[in-house]
Amino acid sequence: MPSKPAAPITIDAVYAAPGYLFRRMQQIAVSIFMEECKAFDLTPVQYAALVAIHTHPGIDATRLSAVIAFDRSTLGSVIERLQAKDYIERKPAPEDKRIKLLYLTKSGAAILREIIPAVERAQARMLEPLKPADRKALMGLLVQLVDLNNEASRVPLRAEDALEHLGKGG
Amino acid sequence: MPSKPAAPITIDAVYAAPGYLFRRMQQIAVSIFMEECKAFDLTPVQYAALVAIHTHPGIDATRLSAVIAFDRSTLGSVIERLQAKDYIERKPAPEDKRIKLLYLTKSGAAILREIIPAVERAQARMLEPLKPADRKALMGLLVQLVDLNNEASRVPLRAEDALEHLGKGG
DNA sequence: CCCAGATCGTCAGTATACTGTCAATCGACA
DNA sequence: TGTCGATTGACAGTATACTGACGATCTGGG
Repeated sequence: MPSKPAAPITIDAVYAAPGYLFRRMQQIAVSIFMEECKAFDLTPVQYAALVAIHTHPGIDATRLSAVIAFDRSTLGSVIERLQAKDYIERKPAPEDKRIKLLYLTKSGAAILREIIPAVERAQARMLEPLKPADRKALMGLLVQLVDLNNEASRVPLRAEDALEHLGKGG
Repeated sequence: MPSKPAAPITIDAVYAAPGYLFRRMQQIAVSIFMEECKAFDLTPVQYAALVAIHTHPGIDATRLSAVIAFDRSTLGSVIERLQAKDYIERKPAPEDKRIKLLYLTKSGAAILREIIPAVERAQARMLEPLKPADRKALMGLLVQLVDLNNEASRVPLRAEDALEHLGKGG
C-alpha cells in the first residue's frame, strides 16, 4: 500500500494535536479556577490535597500522592505550603518513624467548606460554552480516557490500594 | 425552590471534576510525548515553538507567544534552551532595536523533520484507548471548548493577528 | 523635536511537575 | 538476630507556568 505522504510541518497540525489541546485546556482550567477562587489563596493542587486529606484523615504523603495522582516530590512542597498557611498539620506516626500523618486543622476544614461554591462555579464555567449534552459527552469520554491511560502516567491513580493502611480499603 | 443540599466533601467529587480530568490528561499526554520522543531531547513546548518558528520564520518572541498561546515570560527560557541546543538563532531586527527575530538553524530544521514520526506516534497513543468514533468526538468537542474558552486563558491564541508584521496576515 | 504611553525582552518571585539520589527506617528472611 | 531490600521523606536539578515589575525603545500627538 502507498505510504502516506509526509505532511507539511505547519503550526496548524499542532493546533489539532490532542497533546496541544489538553495543554491549552488545562491552562484555561487553572486560569478559571484561580479567578473564581482568588479570595481563598488556594491553588487547584492545594485544593485537591485538602479534599483528599479531609476524606482520608491521617494519610501520609506517599499515599496521598497515589490518591490524587500527583507527583510525590512536588507534593512535598505543596504540603509545606498548606502547613505554612495552617490548613494542615503533620504528626509523626508512633509505629513508623519514617511516616508523617496528615490532618486538616480547623482552619483547613473551614476554608474547605467555604471554598466549595467557588470551586463548583469554576468547574461549571470550564464547560459552560458547550451545550449540556456535549458537556456530558466530553466528560464521559475524558473519564474513560484518563482511566484507560492510567498506567501511562508517571503517577497512576491508586485510589483503593493506597488506603489499606487506614483499614478502609482491604 | 429548594436549595440543593450541600454535597459531602469527598475525593470522588474531585475525580469527576473537569479541572482534575484536564490536569490528569495533560500529565498523561506529556508523559507519552516524552516517552516517544526521548531520543530527541525536545519537550512538547520546545517542539511547538520549533514548529511555529518553522511556519513563521523571523517571528519575534511576543508574537510567537500569541501564535502558540504560551506565556511570554516562560517562552524566554524556552527560547534560551533552544538556542543553547543550536536549534534556533536570534537576530536583532534592524528597524526595531527591542526585537530579536527567531529563525531555525539547519540543526533545528533537521531535528524537526526527524522527530515528526515520534510526535505522531505520541499523539496517536494518547487517544488509542478510545474507539475511533470516540476519538473523533472527543477531539471535536475539545477543539470547540478550547476555542470558545480562548479569552478565558491568560494567553489567548492570536494566530492571525500576530502575523501582521510579517506581511502575511492582513 | 519632545514627551506620554505603549511595546519588547528580561528578571524576580512563586507554584507545579518530573528525574534521580540520599539517609533514615522498616520488614522479612536467613 | 543480623543483614539486605524496600519504603519514606527530603533534596538537587531541570522545565513549564503565571504575576508583576523594570529599563530600553518605539510611536504618536502637540
